[in-house]
Amino acid sequence: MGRPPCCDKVGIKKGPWTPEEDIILVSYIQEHGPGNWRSVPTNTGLMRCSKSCRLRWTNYLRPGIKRGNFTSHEEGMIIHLQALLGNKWAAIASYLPQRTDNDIKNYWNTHLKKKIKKFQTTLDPHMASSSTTSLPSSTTYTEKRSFNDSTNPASVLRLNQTTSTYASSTENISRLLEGWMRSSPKPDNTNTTVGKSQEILQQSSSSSSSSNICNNNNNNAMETTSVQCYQPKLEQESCDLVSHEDFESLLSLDNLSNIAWDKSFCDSSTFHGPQTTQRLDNQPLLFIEKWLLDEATAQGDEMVELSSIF
DNA sequence: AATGGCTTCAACCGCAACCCT
DNA sequence: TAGGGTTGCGGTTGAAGCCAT
Repeated sequence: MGRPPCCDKVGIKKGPWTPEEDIILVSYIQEHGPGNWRSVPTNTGLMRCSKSCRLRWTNYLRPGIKRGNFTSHEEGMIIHLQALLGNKWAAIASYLPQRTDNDIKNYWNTHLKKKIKKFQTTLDPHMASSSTTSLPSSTTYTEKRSFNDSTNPASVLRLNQTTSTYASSTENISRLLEGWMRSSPKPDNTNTTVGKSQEILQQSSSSSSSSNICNNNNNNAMETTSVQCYQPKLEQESCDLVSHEDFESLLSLDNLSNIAWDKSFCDSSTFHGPQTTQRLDNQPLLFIEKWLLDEATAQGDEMVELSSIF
């Protein structure tokens, strides 16, 4: 007979978390650090199972989480990594340290899958039902501009978008807390766990630089540096025509072995992102990324562009 | 204004991998 | 080394919000 699921216990609360629960959880983790989730419900009095606490923390409350719209840069990375790794959302999320695997998975399922399908339909209506990463065997194209090419409007837009919108989870919690305080009687800030949490949150949200809620986590440092992290070492030379064979080769499992962790990839010691050792300006998915970008900015024109390319 | 369909995303579930004794 | 406990992961669900009619 197997062990009963942790969430089957009577009295365990399910469903959306309340601001009060969030505050209690954040406060506890602030004090004890994440981990030992089994003891969290017992020690905090939360009527949640340990798993629910862990998920709430990792997917929502953890510092350094970027919420809101995905930039076209991030979209490109997700598409690219999904093609390489498949639905390994945790692995993909490791390349986008500000995003959770859940967020990426949701974004893929709700946005990118559709976009790619549309892209394939645009390329060839017969392909709509085939795999998301294959291209017609006759397909070739020229992608002369790289991510780092400052003359490339798409690249510039990507970087601008990447650096513009950011709201840390700490800020989110702080905002959420404000709303909650407005709608609730003012608690005694001195003695209660909640009061302590508010103090903590206010401190952390008002400190501009090193507001690390979690002491084993440098995510706030990442906030300022991760923008630079996915700056593939691209060379400015134009790349050649990329054939279908190249494309398939890129996606083959053998190429996964080319992915290596490279400290120099990123100038921050807080994030050592993975990197492909092959030249990224030869990667055909840039074409898809470009198309996605174009699709977002000039919906009506993509058919013309695509037909001119092919 | 009402309502029904669609979309989004936080949260749940179950399984697998890992850890510890 | 086996077995139980814990954590991580990916797929799925369902409530809430949005939008068209």
